[in-house]
Amino acid sequence: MGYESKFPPVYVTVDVVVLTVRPEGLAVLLVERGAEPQLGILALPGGFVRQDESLVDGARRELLEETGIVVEPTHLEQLASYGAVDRDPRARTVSVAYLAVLPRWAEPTPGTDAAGAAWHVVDDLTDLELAFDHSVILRDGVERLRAKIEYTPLATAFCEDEFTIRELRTAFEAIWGHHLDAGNFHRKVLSCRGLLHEIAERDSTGPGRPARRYRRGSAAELRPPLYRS
Amino acid sequence: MGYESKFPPVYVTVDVVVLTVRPEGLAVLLVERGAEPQLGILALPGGFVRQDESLVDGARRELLEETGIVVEPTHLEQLASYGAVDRDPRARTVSVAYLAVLPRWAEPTPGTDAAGAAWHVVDDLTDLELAFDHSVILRDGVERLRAKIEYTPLATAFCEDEFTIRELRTAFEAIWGHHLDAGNFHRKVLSCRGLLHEIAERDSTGPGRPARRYRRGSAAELRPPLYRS
DNA sequence: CAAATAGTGTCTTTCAGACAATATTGT
DNA sequence: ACAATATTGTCTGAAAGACACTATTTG
Repeated sequence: MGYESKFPPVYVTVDVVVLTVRPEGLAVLLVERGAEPQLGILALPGGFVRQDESLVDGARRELLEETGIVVEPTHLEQLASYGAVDRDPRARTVSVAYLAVLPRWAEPTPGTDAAGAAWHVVDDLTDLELAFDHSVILRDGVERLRAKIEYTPLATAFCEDEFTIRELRTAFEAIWGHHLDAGNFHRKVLSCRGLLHEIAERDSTGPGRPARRYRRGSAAELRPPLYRS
Repeated sequence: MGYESKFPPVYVTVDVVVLTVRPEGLAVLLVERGAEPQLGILALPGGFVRQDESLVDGARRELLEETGIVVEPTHLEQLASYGAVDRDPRARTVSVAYLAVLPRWAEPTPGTDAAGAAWHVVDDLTDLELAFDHSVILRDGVERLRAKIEYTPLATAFCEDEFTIRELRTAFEAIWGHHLDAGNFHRKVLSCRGLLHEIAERDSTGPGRPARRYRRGSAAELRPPLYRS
């Protein structure tokens, strides 16, 4: 139908906010830009979406190409789209951002279009450190995460397949940035039926009474919610 | 930088889910498509975004052009983006969907690219009735609305500038599709400080004790939430 | 045994929800 | 007075949060 004649094209990119929990706190996966503009500046992994792939497929592909990380079968959800007219000086682009959660310390391997893929503690980043409007996207992603673990099992995606309630609580504490009462947390997550499946083994590392281990259950929501307060 | 040579362009459209509350229930603003494909089929108002306008500006413009409706200063927020490879048979398009809320029965005036702009009760629509993937977008928009009025003042956007608590409750009931206890609702919304500002006038239409009238307050969230249950 | 961590009990306060009671208007 | 609607009161059960307590392991 010749859209080009009426409307100069708007390019579509995907960017991914990949988060994990490290001892130092909540961390995000960033790459150093390997091309102008903003060569060498930290940025979210991402790139142009292809004509024959869906948005989420493009997000997975760019993440794999730039960081060597495979996000399936863990959490990957759409975050929002960013389309300010001047957000990219090269051309008019609209970026569809995704939010991903990784359970373990996956070691990134820098790819072709980017160098220096590495984890960065979110609280240590300043707004000016990221390329384009990626600081805004990161902030939106972290806020989405903080809100969503209140009423969904999303926080379990930060844990391995088998985990203790302490490990799950550590994820909550890293994400919200404050301490939670161990006893109340324990009761709370166990009171939500279908959230956790107890397994036979126990965790006998370190001193103290060994903790029970659990797997993710089938519950789709955390009800009643667990408020940040 | 010649992106075209590497990546055939992906077109960006905006579509708007405009909702209001009518006596028959929650209603959405739909247009009849004025061009092939799917000529005459019901669709969400929307169209291609221009190079010199932001996404939200595009949403406002398309809404005005196709229905004559101005959505400001009421609620307009981004919903999600839809980019399945085959969602539009003409070309690869990504649609950024917006959710808008109107307080009054605004009469649409069909525009150039569309005919028969009109309100349709959401529950009366079947999945097959809408063009492209617009049924999915509509369902996502309604679900977002149903979830969000639980913990934000969004439902007040369905009321005029001045309204009674009954009018606000009627909006909740239409959106959730079930009855709410008048007394408990009354106490609940008044207990949230900053949600409602009482004004001097009263509502003396019809029989019964006249209700107090209120304006929207400055509260950004409804806390504690008002659950659908 | 002490130290450390896991898990449970208890109490207070808040609040949702059901439903009754009172208040204020028009007819 | 009566009907209709607004607003407030009361009671019960659930649950959040603070914090004390018990349980089970290692060293």
